[in-house]
Amino acid sequence: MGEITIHNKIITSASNLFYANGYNSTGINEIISKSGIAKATLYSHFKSKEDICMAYLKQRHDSFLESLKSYVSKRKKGRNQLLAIFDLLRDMYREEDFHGCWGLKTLGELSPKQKKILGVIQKQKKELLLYLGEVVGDNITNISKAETEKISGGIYLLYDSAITESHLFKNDWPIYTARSIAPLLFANSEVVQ
Amino acid sequence: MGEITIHNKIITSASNLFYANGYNSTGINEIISKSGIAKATLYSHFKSKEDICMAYLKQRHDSFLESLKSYVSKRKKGRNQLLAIFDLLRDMYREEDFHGCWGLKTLGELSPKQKKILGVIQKQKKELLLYLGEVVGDNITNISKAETEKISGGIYLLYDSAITESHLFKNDWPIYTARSIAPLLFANSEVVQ
DNA sequence: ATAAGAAAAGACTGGTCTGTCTAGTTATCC
DNA sequence: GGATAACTAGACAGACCAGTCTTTTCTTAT
Repeated sequence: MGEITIHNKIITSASNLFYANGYNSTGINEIISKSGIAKATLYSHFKSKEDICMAYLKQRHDSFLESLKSYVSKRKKGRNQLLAIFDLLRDMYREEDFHGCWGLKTLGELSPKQKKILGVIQKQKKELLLYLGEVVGDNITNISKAETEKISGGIYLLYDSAITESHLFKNDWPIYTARSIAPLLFANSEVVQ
Repeated sequence: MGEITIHNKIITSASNLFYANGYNSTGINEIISKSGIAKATLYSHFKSKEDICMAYLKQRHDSFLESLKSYVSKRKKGRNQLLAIFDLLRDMYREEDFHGCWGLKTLGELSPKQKKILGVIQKQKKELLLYLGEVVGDNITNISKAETEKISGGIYLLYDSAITESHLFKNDWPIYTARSIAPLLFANSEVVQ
């Protein structure tokens, strides 16, 4: 865990480049020069640029979801846990290398042929949606499946636009607006105290 | 107006290609072959690919805003006008060549250097936000500036995530969810009858 | 010490990219 | 009819692309 393997070095360098400059604009040569490795070494660890992209997406998503779970678990039950995702986003926005959502950024670059990468992004977003559903279930009592989906879907939509728009405008108003709107979703629900 | 000039042919071809396959994945040669023109002709109308991109964004945005204004004006005052943007989005989604938001799609491809295109996207999104503010002002009475901004900002965020997520999932649930959430924004306001 | 494996360095293939330039063709207007 | 402008076709430059391969160097385990 956390070892500095060549594998990790490649993913880290590629991740920074893809996230900052875009997938199509980043060349293999940039990745190897930033990793300080030879080209043949890279291709002995990954069979294609597409594979590196999927590893990049997975790494970002896994670490995001881990952070989110930690943010949720560190908060009091109820409203605070339901809004934890916006606290995380606010802190992500404050990082100097914030460039919005890695998944949606990559989605914009895909041509309809690149089904594999699309599948990865869809899977990750569904995973987030599912987790938000759990958080809603844990923090709101006596709630139907339809209501759960509406609330978690709403938080999801607000989060995804907040991350994209704060990046677009280079301003955090979308995060605060989204966070202030989210409670309307469960205003008439039995939020756990 | 609406003449079939070479200028328009270039924008139309480029627009379809950029929107479907992405900006970086679309080559000049593809654009000229789809336009049925020679390369020198293209470069006598546009000085660079970046310029074509900006014309593409402008054309999509202008036509979107025109449609939106028409959708709003054709609806009864009040709730229907406030939600008109989601009706438009639903109809856009049903078009066979729907690929989400042209602006956000392009945003994902930009490296931090491409300030000009970023500026165009920011300007367009601000224009949409401003127009939504007008619609809110026209349809809700006795409302403060802060409340107007919260409601129009909320509709804006819901619209932008709905367009992106419906494209990502190839499903219209985000549009209906966003539309069903939006009224919560003005539940306690004086909506014009 | 030696054998085996991993990695470095970078040449190379075959292709793509944007943008320029030259030539020849067509259309238009006086 | 002759001039002017707009267009076509495609060669070309110079750079970059992903991915393969060879050769040399280094590390490590027995």
